[in-house]
Amino acid sequence: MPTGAGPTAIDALDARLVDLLTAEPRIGVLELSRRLRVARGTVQARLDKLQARGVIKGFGPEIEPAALGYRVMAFVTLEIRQRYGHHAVADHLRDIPEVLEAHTISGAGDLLCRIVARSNADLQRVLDHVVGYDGIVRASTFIALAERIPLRTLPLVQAAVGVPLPPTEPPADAAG
Amino acid sequence: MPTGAGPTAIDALDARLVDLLTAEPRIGVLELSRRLRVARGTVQARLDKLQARGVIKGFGPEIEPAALGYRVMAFVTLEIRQRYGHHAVADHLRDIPEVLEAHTISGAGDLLCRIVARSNADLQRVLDHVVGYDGIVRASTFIALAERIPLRTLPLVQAAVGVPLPPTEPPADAAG
DNA sequence: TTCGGGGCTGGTCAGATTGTGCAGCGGTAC
DNA sequence: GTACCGCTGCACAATCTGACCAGCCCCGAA
Repeated sequence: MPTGAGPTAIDALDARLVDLLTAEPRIGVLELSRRLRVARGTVQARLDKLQARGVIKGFGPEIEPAALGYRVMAFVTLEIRQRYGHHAVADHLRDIPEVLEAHTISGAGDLLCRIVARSNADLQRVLDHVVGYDGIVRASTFIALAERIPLRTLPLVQAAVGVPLPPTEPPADAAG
Repeated sequence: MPTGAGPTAIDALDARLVDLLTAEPRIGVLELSRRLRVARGTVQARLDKLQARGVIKGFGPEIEPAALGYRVMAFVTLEIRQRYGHHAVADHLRDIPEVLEAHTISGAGDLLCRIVARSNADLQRVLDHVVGYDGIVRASTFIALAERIPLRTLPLVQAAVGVPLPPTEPPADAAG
């Protein structure tokens, strides 16, 4: 990188790389370099760095719960008994396969999680399972009726081009 | 598949395949077949079908917003003016790169979306942008303080092994 | 019981890709 | 001016891929 002033998150080439890779995930490094009009080594190096920096977490297969029969999705806010702590509750949630993710949040409710179920009836079963833990006081469920914007990050990637990284808590390396 | 009774979502081999692929995304079909102890053609066929059925949506690179400098994540519920309709609001949200996803939901609030920002101060900017649309009456923000369970689907995949697909709305094929 | 279909195996083939190493070039920092 | 870093273009051997094949086994149907 140029200087220690402040490494930018990503540059235009990185963005194009991610962009292309998102559009056609199965395309290889060689093809990538051809389309991007850069040397193959460059693509490989960029990719390695992107992964090393954690910008690209991985290339795991994206599973569609609906295709597995889990056609109902819902968001649930959980109010927990402070005594128990978020950690214990999270452990409980982790044991439920239908809980896809969970976050501690500010404001009303203490935990927000995303769950799926096979049907509305099945949702009840899942919810029973979720709240069937002493540390949880109350649960509010919001059923997802329609997916207006599917999970995406591409626009963000493009917006981040050239923008310097905030020096909040990068690994001890940008020091001297 | 056995009969027309009800195709199961996935079987054990499919699950192992997804499992292994998630653990090591860069591994090829050949290596996959070696580890799974099945013929290469089998792996290729399974993979093709999994993708054809939509179980595997793709292999796109997973981007970590935090690594791009977007260290703050929040969930926002939006109450919208019915006149405008969810569609129009969704269009508005789609134009904001920091909006990672959005769903129409039941219950209080009409839309739930996930947004990211560079900092708390930046979050304000993003929120201003989000609510800066006539169709939105009110927004309630929940900042994600900690990620207790990162987005996952593997447990779900394993739970779905052998379970028959509900005949809700599959393509006209299970008829006879 | 026999037939038909589907899935899996194990093998082959040519073609393409990958990982790796190299030297040269140009821009920037010191 | 010198050193460092990133990109280019090229080469090589090794590997993997997509495609195809015949054979075997199991299950459901007739």
